[in-house]
Amino acid sequence: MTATVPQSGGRLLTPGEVAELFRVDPKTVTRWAASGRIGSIRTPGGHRRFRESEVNALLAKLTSEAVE
Amino acid sequence: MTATVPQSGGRLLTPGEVAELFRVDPKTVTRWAASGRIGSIRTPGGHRRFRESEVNALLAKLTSEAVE
DNA sequence: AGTCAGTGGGGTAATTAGGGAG
DNA sequence: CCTGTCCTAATTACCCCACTGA
Repeated sequence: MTATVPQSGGRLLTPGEVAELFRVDPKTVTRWAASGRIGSIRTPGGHRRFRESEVNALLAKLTSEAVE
Repeated sequence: MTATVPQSGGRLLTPGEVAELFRVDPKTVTRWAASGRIGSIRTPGGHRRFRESEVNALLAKLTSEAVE
């Protein structure tokens, strides 16, 4: 239930994690972030982190299941 | 809890891989997805990814029909 | 202190999407 | 009705090296 957890509840995923979810290359996930297709958070060092909830929602939205 | 977990563990296949599995042209696989004959997941860029389990099931179904 | 996997950035090749015609 | 091939444009994958994160 959307406990309105600002960020403490939103787990952060690495580019590699997101890449495996979409079956793409980690670099591709980076391009999505650079293109603004997916929100990203940068670490002080410059590495990107993605919200599991956002990735999950995006994955669900782009998923079309065939009715069997 | 936590909404729906799309599919954790379901590997995704590229159009080319599915095409080789069925021994058809990748374009044909695309048509199957467009016709709703097979479920598909789209990347933010528009490329399709197919579930290995679904492809496998469809492949098995066709195989059983071939016995007749 | 150091190692090691992963990531970022740039550039190039391969794959894919879409429509059209056979 | 379904499939394989043509085209162009867009997206994705793999190469390099330097840096971050644990």
